[in-house]
Amino acid sequence: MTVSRTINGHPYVTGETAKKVRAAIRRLSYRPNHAARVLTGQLSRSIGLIVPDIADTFFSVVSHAVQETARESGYLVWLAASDEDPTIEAAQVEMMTHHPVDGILLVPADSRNGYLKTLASGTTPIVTIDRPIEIATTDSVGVENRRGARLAVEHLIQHGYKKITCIAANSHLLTVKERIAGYKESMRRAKLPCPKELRVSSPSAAKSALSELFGSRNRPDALFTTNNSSTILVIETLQQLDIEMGKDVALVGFDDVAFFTLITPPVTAVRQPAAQLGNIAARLLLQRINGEFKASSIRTVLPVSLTIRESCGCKKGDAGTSKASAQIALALID
Amino acid sequence: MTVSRTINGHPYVTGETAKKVRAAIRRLSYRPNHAARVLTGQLSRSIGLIVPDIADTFFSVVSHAVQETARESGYLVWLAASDEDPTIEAAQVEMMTHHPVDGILLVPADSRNGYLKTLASGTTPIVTIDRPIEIATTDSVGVENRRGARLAVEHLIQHGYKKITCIAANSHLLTVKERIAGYKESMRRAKLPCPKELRVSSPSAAKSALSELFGSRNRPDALFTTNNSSTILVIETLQQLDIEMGKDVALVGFDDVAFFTLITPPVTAVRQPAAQLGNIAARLLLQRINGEFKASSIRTVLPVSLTIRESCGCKKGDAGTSKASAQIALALID
DNA sequence: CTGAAAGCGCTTACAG
DNA sequence: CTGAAAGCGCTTACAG
Repeated sequence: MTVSRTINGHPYVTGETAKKVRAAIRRLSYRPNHAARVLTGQLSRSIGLIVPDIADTFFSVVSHAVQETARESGYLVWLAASDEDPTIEAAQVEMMTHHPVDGILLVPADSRNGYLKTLASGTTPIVTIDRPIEIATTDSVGVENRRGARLAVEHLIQHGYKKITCIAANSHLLTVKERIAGYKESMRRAKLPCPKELRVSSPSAAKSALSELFGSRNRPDALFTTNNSSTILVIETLQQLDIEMGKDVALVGFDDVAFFTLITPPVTAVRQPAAQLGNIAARLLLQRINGEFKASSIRTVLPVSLTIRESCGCKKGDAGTSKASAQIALALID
Repeated sequence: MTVSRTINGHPYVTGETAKKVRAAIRRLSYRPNHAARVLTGQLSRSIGLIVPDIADTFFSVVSHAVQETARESGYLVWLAASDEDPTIEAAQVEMMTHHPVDGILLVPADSRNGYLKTLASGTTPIVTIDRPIEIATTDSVGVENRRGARLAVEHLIQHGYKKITCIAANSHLLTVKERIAGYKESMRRAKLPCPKELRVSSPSAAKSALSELFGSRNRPDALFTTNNSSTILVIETLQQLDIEMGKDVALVGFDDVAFFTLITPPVTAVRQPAAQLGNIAARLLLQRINGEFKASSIRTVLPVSLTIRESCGCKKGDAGTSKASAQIALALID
């Protein structure tokens, strides 16, 4: 039919004919069958998004942003959660790939898992969010992990704290490792003793680890937690152990969460631009899909900033936000 | 090909042939083209989920649960956010419908919007979550709004509070209206004065409304907030106005949020089974898709419970959770 | 039990 | 500028 041409804005259609066609379309409330279109090799106008946990404060914000910019381009998004399990993740990728999707946005559960190699060398465009793939090269969007950690730790050092312990959950993640590295770097520069990071996984593990730590003679005067879940876990545990945050021990966390303002004392944290991360990653993927880039891999690193509240020892009104320089490192890698 | 038959487990295939086919499938790592399947009238094995805001603590938990039970059945889910805008919602529904999806899970932005009538009478199965459609009948899964509100308000009354104000955001929503009705019912039964609910929309509106309320001679001694966003907004505002929650004024909220334990004092709230809501709704939709129900509309109402912490005036250890009776009202409506 | 044919609803060259 | 033909990759009857 000429219908196809009209719908797809083909140049060779008389205004007259086009008008008739459009009228008929309206009258019959005709909608093109998407599946048929895809079958002829058209784009599916859909992308996949796989995150570890949709209910996580950070990833839910990222997901919302991704959905928003996809919608603006007329794209629909498949959302899946891996529960930090590479097997589930791979299965979801497989399903999406064959549904099919035009591209996938991925927060890998394990950035060294073998299946990622196959994925990255496949034909479906991939953009990683937050955690880059370590064993292959793809487009990626992340944040300044190391610099954020240094921002946090150096702020604690300026307060005069000398026994700063680093606490980590999911310490196998590259992002967390980089934050730990940033912590170490700052401690060494300040010539401060740099104990190994404390790993907490479950609430019960956290409770025994922290109660031991605070019972020892190396009791810390400040804590740096490396992601939102470890920050929340530590705050919870400190309450249970009757250790008063901001008074008995200072705390700065990596990843700022909306409700940190509601806690007593309000929590100082490194702010990541979560929504922006989602927006930029989605836009990048869409551009890839449309073949707008020739360059092989684009690695985008977004700046972070320290949001100073009171858990670090500052008092209300002491300072505002120490906005980190808004430099965006955008490097092309071959 | 015989391939199709083998894959779809058709009875008439020799074990011999089937084995060969499967070997070939493995060797070529063949995957059936989903679009082609759909084109021949098969199910798409996908459902849509539209919520107002993916980043909301309540909806993100619901979304995670939906995704999980869909995955267990080999289904993929489209996730979209309406931003509480019926126009966006209708557009997303339209896209999903034609993609196509086998069914849609919906939290309507406006449960009286005209387009819902068309939707409900269409061929795509619909299950609403949390907010039933008011102008048409579909399957729905929700919670005991009125009873939850009474649980909250009666607890405050037992504490001896007499001037209890109800605070609402999004008061056009049926769920919120029912909670307000529950509040009124409890107040009337206790022969307490029952002021009109206070509506808060933005932080600034909340600030002026609350500062006026607490400056008046009808200053309340307790507050009942009708959803998580109004609870959070009120807590924030009270802090700004230097009104101490739990001391200057008691507070019980509808919808419990994980971080309420971290606030000082910890917040007492009506707990909704968010994850269960998502699981049950997804399962119901999948059953509908598979034609497992003949009955016209299934309305599921899940029980809520009061999680008692300290913002209501209780002290640590005063009481545990007053589990509401676990009765599930499951009614068939014609 | 297995193959050949027709068709799902579109799009992409190819003729007029 | 517009129509007829062929094909995308599957599945569903229909013959063998």
